[in-house]
Amino acid sequence: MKNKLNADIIDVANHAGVSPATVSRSFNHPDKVLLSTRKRIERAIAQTGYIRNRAAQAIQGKRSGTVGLIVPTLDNAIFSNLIQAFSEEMRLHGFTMLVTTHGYDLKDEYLLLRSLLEHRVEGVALIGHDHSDETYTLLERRNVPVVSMWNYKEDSKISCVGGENDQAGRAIAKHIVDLGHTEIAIAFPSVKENDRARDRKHGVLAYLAEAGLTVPVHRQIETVYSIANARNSAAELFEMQPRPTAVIAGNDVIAQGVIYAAQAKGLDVPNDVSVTGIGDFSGSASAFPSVTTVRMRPNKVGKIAASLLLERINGEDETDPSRIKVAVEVKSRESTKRCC
Amino acid sequence: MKNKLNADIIDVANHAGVSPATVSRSFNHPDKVLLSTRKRIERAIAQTGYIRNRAAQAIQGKRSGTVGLIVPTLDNAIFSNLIQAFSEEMRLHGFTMLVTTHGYDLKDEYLLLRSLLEHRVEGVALIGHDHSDETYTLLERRNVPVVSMWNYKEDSKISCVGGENDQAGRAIAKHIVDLGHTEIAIAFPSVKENDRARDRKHGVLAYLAEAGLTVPVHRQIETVYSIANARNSAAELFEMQPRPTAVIAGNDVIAQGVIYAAQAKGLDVPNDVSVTGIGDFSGSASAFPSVTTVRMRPNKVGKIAASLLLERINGEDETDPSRIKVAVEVKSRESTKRCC
DNA sequence: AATAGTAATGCAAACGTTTTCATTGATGCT
DNA sequence: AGCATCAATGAAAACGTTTGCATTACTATT
Repeated sequence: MKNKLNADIIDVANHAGVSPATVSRSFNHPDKVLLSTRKRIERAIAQTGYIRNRAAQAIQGKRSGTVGLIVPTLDNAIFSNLIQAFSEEMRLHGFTMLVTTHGYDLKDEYLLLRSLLEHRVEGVALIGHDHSDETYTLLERRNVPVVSMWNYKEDSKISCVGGENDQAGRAIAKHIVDLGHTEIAIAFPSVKENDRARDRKHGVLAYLAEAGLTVPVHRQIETVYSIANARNSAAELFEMQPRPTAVIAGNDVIAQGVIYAAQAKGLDVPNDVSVTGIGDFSGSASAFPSVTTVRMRPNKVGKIAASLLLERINGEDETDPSRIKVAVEVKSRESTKRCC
Repeated sequence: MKNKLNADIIDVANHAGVSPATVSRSFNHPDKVLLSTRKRIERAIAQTGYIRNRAAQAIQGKRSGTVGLIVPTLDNAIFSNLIQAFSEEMRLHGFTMLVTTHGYDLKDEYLLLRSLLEHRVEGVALIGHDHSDETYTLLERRNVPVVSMWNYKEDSKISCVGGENDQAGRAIAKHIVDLGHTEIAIAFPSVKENDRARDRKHGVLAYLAEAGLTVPVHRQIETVYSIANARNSAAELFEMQPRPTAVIAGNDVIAQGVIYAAQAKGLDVPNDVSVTGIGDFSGSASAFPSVTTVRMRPNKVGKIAASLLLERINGEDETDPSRIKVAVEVKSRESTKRCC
């Protein structure tokens, strides 16, 4: 009896006294194999230390057992909740996740997509709707199941799950206006190649404009997605005269940075200045002061996105994109207060 | 000319007027193919929209182009920095990363490892040294390149990269003792199946004991890795009499929760109570107050771990584990102050 | 000019599965 | 008893690459 390093399906078959076909079936269609045979096969697997080869399986055309996930970054709280939820749901259904990050570079995103397709992922999840033409073309050409997370868009080319970021922006702006603030500043990331931030920012400014408030350019600061950067960039806001009484941040991470910047200047949040985020990431509710934000339900989005993708993967070539809107809602917390 | 949905290497070969072997070589050993031929092949690839099939490649025995990463969770800042760094380095070398989480359940970890091996990952990265016997056995049996991140261990069975968590614990304890604190509490996660937390806690308590200080059990609280949980659990600490003047937390996330808990009780950090973390995650330096912690250099660890793993993957069956110690260092910041 | 060496390419046999089709034996129906 | 049906299994042909070996056409050496 040969003792190869790594047993293959034939070794298992020999051990169990059946054909390789039967072993294969016992994995993929267990109902088609006699219980007693299955037991023998399982014993043979244990004895030989066999681990099935998904690559060999994938080559048959279908079923690689993997899905791809492309996100801008893993490096902060922004996507953690989302990814964790997505990943758990996928795993429940036997899929393993290939994860890649492009650092907000859409050229890179395209390359990553290609690389995922080389691995024959059965589906792909992306963030938002800003993708290069090549990306969209490739997705369509290969007809690969795909879902976009984190931003709902009525006329999206691909299926999507998320809140309406424009609405989120309007909602938080309304909250601030309703509290009587008029000296308002905003702190957003670059909106280039980032539809979520763009929609939010647009929503905020549009609502404010409708309320008769304009935000002068020097009160619109741009920052990067990190507490450190946000804190640095926000510092200047609190030296302006008149000092803004409210700062609307593009997301909770930036909001946290803004809060720290204010505190470092000896200002009290919310008594001297109100600060809001968007997203409601884990942590925002427990911070002190807890931060007023817009709940975007990352866990729900991740889980639904996974289900949707699974449907596409298993489903009968539905051709139209599904779009699922997750309601957004302002969570009023300690970081905001009626003005003046 | 047949127009299959997805071109294969044969279609490309036909288009380019060469054999499939040559196309394959142009991918894997470009130096063995005439430049002009390569150009023709590239054109054919573009025309056919060919995307090579890694599964078919992987089946040849070597080179799946993937590595596996198994972490407890993606859901908070703990591992984000580490993973991002690891992932970037891997990508630079053409690898795609399969990511899985086990939620601190080592039985689950074993299953995940099996699943990664089914996908024939070329290497595996794990966190720490607490793994089930089955996990260790399987790794050895398959002889798969593996690296453990985040905790240095002199006699580890597998290669590892990380700081000495025991030292980290001692160092931060020394910092607190040197500041004159004697009423000390600690807030750690469960140390079950978690050698990093266990080593840190041990280091802290050992140093304190050597300094003649014992921490009564009611001042040792256990919490979960999240700001919300830490904040909740820590609240009780600030109702004790005498109130602790310093709280040593098991990591920066917990430290942040403790700080919020203190602030919510109207206490000032660091004037009423000093709080320390361990890890120096991104954000800890920019918080307000910035948090005193032990720098564990997650970025460095992730990057080195990736390099080490790549070496193993490409290397000549070195048999002994490599162990790389990353120096730990107390970063004294605003959250700690001389006592009383 | 004959020969050895070399670079570029093709041929065909793997790689480890899955799946279609065929075979066998058992069961139920008339 | 004869026949149709069905469940369980096996045989063999795929799946899309890679690679060792063979072939060809050059180049350099004598």
